Amino acid sequence: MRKATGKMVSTDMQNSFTEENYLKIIHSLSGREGLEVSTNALAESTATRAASVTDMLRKLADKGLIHYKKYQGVRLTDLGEKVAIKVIRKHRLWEVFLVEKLGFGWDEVHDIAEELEHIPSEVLVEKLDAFLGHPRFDPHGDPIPDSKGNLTEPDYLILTDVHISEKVLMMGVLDHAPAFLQYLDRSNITLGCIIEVKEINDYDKSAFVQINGAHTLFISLEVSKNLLVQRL
Amino acid sequence: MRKATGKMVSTDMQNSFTEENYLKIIHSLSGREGLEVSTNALAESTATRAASVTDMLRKLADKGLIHYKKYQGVRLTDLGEKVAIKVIRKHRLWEVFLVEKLGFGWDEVHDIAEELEHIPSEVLVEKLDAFLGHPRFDPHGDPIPDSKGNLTEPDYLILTDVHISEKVLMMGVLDHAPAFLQYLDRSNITLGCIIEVKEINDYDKSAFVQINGAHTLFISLEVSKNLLVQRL
DNA sequence: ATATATTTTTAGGGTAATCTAAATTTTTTA
DNA sequence: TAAAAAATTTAGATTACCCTAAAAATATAT
Ligand SMILES: [Mn+2]
Ligand SMILES: [Mn+2]
Ligand SMILES: [Mn+2]
Ligand SMILES: [Mn+2]
Repeated sequence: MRKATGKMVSTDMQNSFTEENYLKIIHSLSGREGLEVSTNALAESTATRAASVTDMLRKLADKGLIHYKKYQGVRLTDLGEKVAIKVIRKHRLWEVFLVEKLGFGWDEVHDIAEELEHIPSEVLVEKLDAFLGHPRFDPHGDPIPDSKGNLTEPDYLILTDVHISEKVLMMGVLDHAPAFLQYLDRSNITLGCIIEVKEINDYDKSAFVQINGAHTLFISLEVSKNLLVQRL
Repeated sequence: MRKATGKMVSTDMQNSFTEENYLKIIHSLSGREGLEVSTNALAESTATRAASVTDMLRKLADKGLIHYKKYQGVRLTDLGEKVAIKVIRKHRLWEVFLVEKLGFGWDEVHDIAEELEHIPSEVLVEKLDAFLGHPRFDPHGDPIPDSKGNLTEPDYLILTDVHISEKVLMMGVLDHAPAFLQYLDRSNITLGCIIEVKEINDYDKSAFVQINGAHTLFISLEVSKNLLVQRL
């Protein structure tokens, strides 16, 4: 438990790695609608205990980064949102760098980007962005916020929403776990490939799909639920 | 003041940013001959107080990274040397990346590399090295250790050792301060340029030099002392 | 509408890295 | 070589982040 400290609200003070990770996680858990995020959800995502989360929430609130009323969950303030989006921008740009320039697989880059995202320097981010050719999406299909902090989530479908004989474009993944991404690699399911749903098993919702009009395979509901797609 | 803890010696445990910075500084201050480094010298270089240095030295000694006997100064162990060289390798490779790929000036990259050098991941370093074409020297002319940890310092001359009418190749700088590097930029003194010493003022050792057989300028002893060169 | 279960916060600590002030050791000077 | 100066270490705190256990608040179920 920590004491309260003075309030301060400033655009460009230093936030620690830990604070930045919290902000990013709050952003992600509160979703498009900016719902309240619970202490327990944060404890789970940060792999810490609820008591530690409470301490950190107090600190983030003192810094003006989150709205926090005891027992009521938290939301990002405008300032907190801005900081979170900056970190997300850095994370995704570094992932593009790692995959496009260094030749990493999309299953290998998350942990490294998790560190690189905290390197401070506005000019570094902007030069990296230019070097990469201002990419709009990261290797997992996630949108990259622009330099002004605009982040527009495209509204993709989930493969489970696609009907039989429809053809869709593979646009992204919901699960970023290496094991899942490696499974997709082995199945030749890559960003931009065309997926045609041939059959859906009524019993377990597993599906028979064709990739790029070529090879076919069965995928489980669990897989379908994690594929973001778009109608052609 | 901190308590002593158990000893452990292992090749690939995690060292903190702070520990890595200490090792790098000890390496640099102890020079080619591996001389003992004093507590005060470290306090100066790390911008901390001597008491803080003593605490850290104890920790580094416990981890088997330095040889430390109270009041006697410190030297790196073989393990500490290995870790220090890995950090130096990362620092210099990232500097090459920042200058060659992102278009930073050689005066702008030090602080950013100071952060990037602590990103863990052997494979990242090796892929970065390959992407950069296995550079041998960083933007300041400092040699980059190879992937096995071999670091060979070329034995350059300092411009003060060069006699009148000798022509030398500019190979590196001793001072890395942005102000000095910017001065060199303005004077068109770049890595690889040819410097011919035309005159040396006996009184203050300032010199009249010609760059690339073209323009001439006066440089102070302070500048000469910080230029590493090589006879043609 | 209670009683029970769940969630969240508070209390009290721990470690890493820092600090100031005071003690101790080594070096320098007279 | 003893006194003074300088360097170094120890003592005792502080801050950031994290922990367990206990208390308090909220949500759920009878
Ligand atoms: Mn992170
Ligand atoms: Mn991603
Ligand atoms: Mn550093
Ligand atoms: Mn350098």
